[in-house]
Amino acid sequence: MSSSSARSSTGALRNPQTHQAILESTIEILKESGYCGVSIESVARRAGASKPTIYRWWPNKAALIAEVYESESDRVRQMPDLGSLQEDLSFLLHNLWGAWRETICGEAFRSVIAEAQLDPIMLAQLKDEFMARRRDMPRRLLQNAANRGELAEHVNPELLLDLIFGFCWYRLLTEQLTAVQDIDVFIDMLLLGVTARHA
Amino acid sequence: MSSSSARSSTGALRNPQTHQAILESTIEILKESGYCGVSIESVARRAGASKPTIYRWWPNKAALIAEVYESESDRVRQMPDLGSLQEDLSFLLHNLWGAWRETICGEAFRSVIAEAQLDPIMLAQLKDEFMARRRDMPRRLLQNAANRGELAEHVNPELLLDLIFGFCWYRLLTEQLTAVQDIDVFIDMLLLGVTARHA
Amino acid sequence: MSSSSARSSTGALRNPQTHQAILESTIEILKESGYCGVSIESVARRAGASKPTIYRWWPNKAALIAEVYESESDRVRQMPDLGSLQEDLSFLLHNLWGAWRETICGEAFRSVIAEAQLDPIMLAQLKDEFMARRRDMPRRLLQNAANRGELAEHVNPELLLDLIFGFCWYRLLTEQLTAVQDIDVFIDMLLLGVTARHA
Amino acid sequence: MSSSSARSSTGALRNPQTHQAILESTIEILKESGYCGVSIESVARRAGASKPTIYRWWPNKAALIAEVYESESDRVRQMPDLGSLQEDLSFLLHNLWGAWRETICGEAFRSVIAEAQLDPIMLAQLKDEFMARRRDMPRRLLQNAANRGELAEHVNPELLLDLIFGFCWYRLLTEQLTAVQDIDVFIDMLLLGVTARHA
DNA sequence: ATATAAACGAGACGGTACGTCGGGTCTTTTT
DNA sequence: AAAAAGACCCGACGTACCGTCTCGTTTATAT
Repeated sequence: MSSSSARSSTGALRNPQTHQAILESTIEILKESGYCGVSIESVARRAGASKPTIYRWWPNKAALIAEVYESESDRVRQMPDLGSLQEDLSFLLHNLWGAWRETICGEAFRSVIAEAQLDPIMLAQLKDEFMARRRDMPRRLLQNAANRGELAEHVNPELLLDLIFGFCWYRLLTEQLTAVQDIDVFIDMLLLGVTARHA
Repeated sequence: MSSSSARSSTGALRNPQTHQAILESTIEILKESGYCGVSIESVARRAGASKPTIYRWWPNKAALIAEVYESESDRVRQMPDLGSLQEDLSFLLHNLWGAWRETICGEAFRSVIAEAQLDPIMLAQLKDEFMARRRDMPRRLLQNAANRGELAEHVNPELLLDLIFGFCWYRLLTEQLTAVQDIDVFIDMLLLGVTARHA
Repeated sequence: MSSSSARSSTGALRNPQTHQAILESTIEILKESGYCGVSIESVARRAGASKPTIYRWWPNKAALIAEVYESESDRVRQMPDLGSLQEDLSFLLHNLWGAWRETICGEAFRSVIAEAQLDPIMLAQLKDEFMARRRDMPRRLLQNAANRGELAEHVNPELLLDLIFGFCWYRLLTEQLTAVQDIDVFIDMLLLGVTARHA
Repeated sequence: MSSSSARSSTGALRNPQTHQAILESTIEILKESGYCGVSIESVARRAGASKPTIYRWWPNKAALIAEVYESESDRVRQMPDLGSLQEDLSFLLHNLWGAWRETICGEAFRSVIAEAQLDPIMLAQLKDEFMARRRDMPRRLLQNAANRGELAEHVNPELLLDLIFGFCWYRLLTEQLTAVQDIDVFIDMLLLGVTARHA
């Protein structure tokens, strides 16, 4: 995925066109037929590549789709800093849901989650690499809020991240990302709590 | 079809032992090898049944696993009524996580979710049948709380259910159901909100 | 290969059309492209069969080709009885060479021999089944000659069979089956010996 | 295979160590795993050479194995002259079978024959180069016998060579080279004929 | 000395085929 | 009529080699 700067030895270089063609074919198939249309064979066929070439660079289907996610998810990486947790979270989730809906990232992420249910090793990768990286930015966002004194004492930031991601995953996995107005209601409930306060 | 309503023919009835053997084999395989070990072939092999027999009664693997879930999830169906939303939710989630951890239900549910990512029809079943049924009881629980005046005005109950299920799904799908102490921290955050209140 | 008279159990019968199509496709490919064009894939492709179906009935390529040989080699099975070893041998070899040249049997047999050089198990099958069966008839021919008192005392019949088959194999494997006049010169040398006798 | 004496242009010379390492690796693999273990890849791997280097010097696997045969078959080249065809043939065949059994030559020759069944070009090489060279010495042996008046008039020397080689090939290809006592029985049958003579 | 050219390792690559697994559907026999 | 047993086509799996190509290094002439 990332190329090391120093070549360890001689030999032909990886063909970037093939690399690109494989990624693009995966995206096209995901768009046309969804995850269940993606097989190493179908990707190879469409990319004009050979199966061994794909297996040389990606250990399995999940790794291929994960790289597709990485390559298409630039938009989700920018960290908002709008002055309040409420605004930051709102920006973040609108942005994330939008990317999931409008690019192939949503389909790709669903695939990665599904695949991780089949194989413990992929689940470990999902948790320890994929999600670990993706929790960083929201975590800093919570940290900023904490620094501003916005967070209550009983808040456990990691648990709060689970809560936020859980809601998003649930909507992604049940194909309910279009009701964007729910985002702000969700944030209200989250920030204010669901219990009535009788002054 | 063309014959009268009274059974006149000598045909064999559905063999309940076969039915049971298929469910039990599915459970055993789920326990031993997890979801990826479950295939119609492997179930048929272990149950001593034939593939067509399985296909006659279950349209696909997900339906088979869903029935396994139903048959093993009695424990999760009891509705608590402990007098407060906090206590009811705590009981509910401890109970649910326990069942997911200690019976095959957790594995089965993960499978159903994963399978639903492959096929839109199964996703529809998951949402409209499986989840619809499972949201009923928690919904009544929220209703009770509302009747007691416990819920804030800005609360959207369906969204709140999504939030609760989202958190549970996230923990299930990332195999983090053992940290049961998180349940009550989660409920605290949920009920009180995460925003600091400066009296 | 041979159908047993009594069915052992229930279930669909083997589809004779598929069986036939596979054999015929093998023959066609052998004719068009020779042994190196025959692969399980190419046979399956042309026969409109699936690879698993072929593997269900034949353990490997050699077994498939061996059955082709069996099914096409009726002509070689008739045992001559013309009254003298010289005439019987002449008939036998002309017949054999003709079948090898004019049907697909020659190509098939070459393939079986080549394949047996790759795998000890196939070599054992070639010796213990394939050749064992094919040596029977010539052996009886020698027996007849012996009964007529035609054979010298120092003759070892099995060794003599090796000698005859060796000559034929050599010509087959080096594609020299057209010089049929050599057959009778060979038989003369065999019967009379190559040593000059000075009266 | 042979290096021309005059260099045509500049450039590094062929590395004799690499050449040797390739041959030796081929021999080792032939010994350990037989012909089916020999692939250009496996030879390159073991020799620490690259595939293009092998392809630069040998057009195909058969040529490589044929060179192995040449390099290991010195022993079979000496021509006996013991005064009688019977003794000469006996020496020749004992020597040949011994070399085939005790060195890698037998395995190598089987491989060359098998390979020639796959490709007409290799078959032509086998006949026109490989075998042509190997028939020379036995042919002179027969010539000597003829000069001594040992051969009957009806003998066709080339056919007689086919007969002798055929017997040896048959035994080689069916792994029956250990019964060396058969050699002299074979020669007796060959010289005296198999027909009984009633004085 | 310095181009020039070949040999060579390393290895990427498109292919073809391997032998296997599982998905669904169909036919045949048994109960 | 239902069940059981298999045969069957289909598609995909992950791997092994094939033979060709590019790349960068080394080594031996030829200027």
